[in-house]
Amino acid sequence: MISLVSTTKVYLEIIKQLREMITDDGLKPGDKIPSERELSERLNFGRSSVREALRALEMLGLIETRRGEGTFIRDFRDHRLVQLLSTFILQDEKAKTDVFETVELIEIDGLQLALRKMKSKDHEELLNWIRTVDVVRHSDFFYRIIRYADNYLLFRIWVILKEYYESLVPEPAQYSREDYLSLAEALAKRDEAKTLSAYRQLRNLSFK
Amino acid sequence: MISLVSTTKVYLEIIKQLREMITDDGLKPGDKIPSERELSERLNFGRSSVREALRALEMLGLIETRRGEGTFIRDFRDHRLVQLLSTFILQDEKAKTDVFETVELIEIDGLQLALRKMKSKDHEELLNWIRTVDVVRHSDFFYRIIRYADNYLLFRIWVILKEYYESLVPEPAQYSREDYLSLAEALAKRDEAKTLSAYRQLRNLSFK
DNA sequence: CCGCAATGGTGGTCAGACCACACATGTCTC
DNA sequence: GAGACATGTGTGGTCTGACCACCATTGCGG
Repeated sequence: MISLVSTTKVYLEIIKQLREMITDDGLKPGDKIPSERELSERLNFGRSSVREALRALEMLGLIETRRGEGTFIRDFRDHRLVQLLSTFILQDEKAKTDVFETVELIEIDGLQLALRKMKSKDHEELLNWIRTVDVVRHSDFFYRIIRYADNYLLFRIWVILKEYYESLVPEPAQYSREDYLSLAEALAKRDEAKTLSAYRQLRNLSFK
Repeated sequence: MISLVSTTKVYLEIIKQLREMITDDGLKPGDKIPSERELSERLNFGRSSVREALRALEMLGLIETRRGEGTFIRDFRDHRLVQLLSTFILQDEKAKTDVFETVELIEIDGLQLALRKMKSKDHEELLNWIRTVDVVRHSDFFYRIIRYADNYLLFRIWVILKEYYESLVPEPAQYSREDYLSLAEALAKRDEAKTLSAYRQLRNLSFK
């Protein structure tokens, strides 16, 4: 007897077809996708299976459902993903040190990229921001840095790790305006050694 | 009239209670959680709602369901992280260059950590492996490096990026045994500059 | 023209049914 | 007695149909 049952779970199959449907129809963030009942009919799966697929996508922040209106594609560039995870991960002590360590590595990576990619206009902008802003928040600073680094993937990774990080420490990191200023100046000079040492001073890193 | 309907969606409420249940009972990765039917009864929600909650958690990689057996807590350190995000992002040409760039950064990060953390025993083992193995596959080599770096989170990120990387290039990266050997030797000498230059030569990187 | 009730479409939830699978148990055969 | 087989039970997997809650639109009456 021929197996009519695909080995993959139905809800994953639905997600797959839904994705094809989205690309085929050229749907973009904000657009509405077909209703649950219509998907159920078009794809030949039960509505409950369709809903399971939608819940999975919703949890990932890829879609948004509004009762009485419909289901919409979200701008997945700002999905959360980790908020949930962080509450789970807290227990493992080793995981924490991994998070700290990795955040610092990624930030250094961002600095390295920024070092190569920042234009003088960017440097002016950054310095100006540091000088005029009320208080230099660490996450705001690196938000800018990694933007300048012009690598969206690295940016995403950093944001995710940052969320972990902030869920692990009681209060957000806070260093002095002077530290950020010297960091930004080292960047403007395109001086790698100075940049790294400025970062280390900021973080009070002991290693090399 | 008193609103009996919680404003939050039921499946989120179920996730919340499930989480409490897990911490209260001290369940750990690998442990089995109550069956769908039991959860449905204990929490007073329909089974389909329970299933929607489980699908959401499964999509995040927090649980694993096995037909006929039950639902189990996963080692959340294996969670997807960037996985889904990138499958959507891949279409973008800019995203590809981001992947390449980021993989290289992460590999350098791994090297830096390994530089600080590897024991002499590790160095022996690595050198021996390079000398005796049939062919030095790039992913195998860095698999080891990032293991030595002893940062599970970084390791997970690397594995994910590597998968994308390999899905973007026709054939896996392949460099000469000598290149890996000089890289390993530089590591053994704990010489940072030599290590980085060896990596750059391997990758034929133009930048500093 | 405005305001409002009716209507239809949408997601949200539930109950029940049946299937597919894994495992433990019991039973039969040799 | 030991091994092979059958069976039962519990589990996740899926579908159906029903009903509720909410939203937007329509169209009617003022």
